[in-house]
Amino acid sequence: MKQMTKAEEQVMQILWDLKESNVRSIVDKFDTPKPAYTTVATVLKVLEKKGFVTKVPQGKTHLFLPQISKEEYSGHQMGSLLKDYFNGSFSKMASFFAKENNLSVTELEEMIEMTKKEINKKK
Amino acid sequence: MKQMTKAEEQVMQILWDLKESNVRSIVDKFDTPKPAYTTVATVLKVLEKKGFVTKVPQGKTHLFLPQISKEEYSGHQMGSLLKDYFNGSFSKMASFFAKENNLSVTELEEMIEMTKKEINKKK
DNA sequence: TTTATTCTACTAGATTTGTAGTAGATGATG
DNA sequence: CATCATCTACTACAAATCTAGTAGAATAAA
Repeated sequence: MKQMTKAEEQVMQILWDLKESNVRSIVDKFDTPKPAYTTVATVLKVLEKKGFVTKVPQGKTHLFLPQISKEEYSGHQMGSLLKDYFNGSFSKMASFFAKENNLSVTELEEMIEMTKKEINKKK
Repeated sequence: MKQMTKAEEQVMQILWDLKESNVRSIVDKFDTPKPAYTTVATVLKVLEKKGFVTKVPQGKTHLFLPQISKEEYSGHQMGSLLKDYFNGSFSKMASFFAKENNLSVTELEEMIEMTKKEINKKK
């Protein structure tokens, strides 16, 4: 799958947040210094060419819609990270994370409880 | 921290693997079609400018050394992924992973056992 | 020591990324 | 209607990325 660049990802994050949007509202969501309207429009055009968004006419303007969900994209991102840095092993990644954050087994267990709840919630 | 591009990351993965290397051996590690010797040399120069590798003279050639460990870099990568896509919550990421891979709670528990072992091993 | 090999430094060109300006269309306001 | 605001499409241009060629130095082989 094509990658998003940093600039594209920023715009995309805002669009995911808004669910759908025209150019103007995306610009408004940026912290100052806000990029130029045309800058955001250009980035959206690239995202469109890459297949990450579509637009539909809406009155005098266009409404942009994500063509890929944040979940799907993050899944891919996580997949590459896993593959390239943890031999595809999630437990390697988890233990790395635990070590990195100085988590004890107890803390890990607590986190795991939360995770189980999340899983059940989502089922 | 500066990001590596895809090409840079590929070279870096090989260098991490070899611990240290001259240009030639890195080229050799590539699957065919292997990139040109000069291509790899150019990428290494960029990595050097970005501070990810250093080189020391070695006979008629140079030996390149990683200046950042794979662990450190993957920690950063994981950090951005976590921040940008999982609200900084590792358990969100874990449950996402579990769901994505259709893991049951039992399977998750098995994985967790492995993780605990890893943690103890590393202490 | 001539010749072939191999390496580095430098250069280069095509493509992508990042950022934005301008022109012209369309719609809103007085 | 005349003017103002806003939007899209098109263009632009610098910087980064990706890939590799060439020249000349250093070394090895014959």
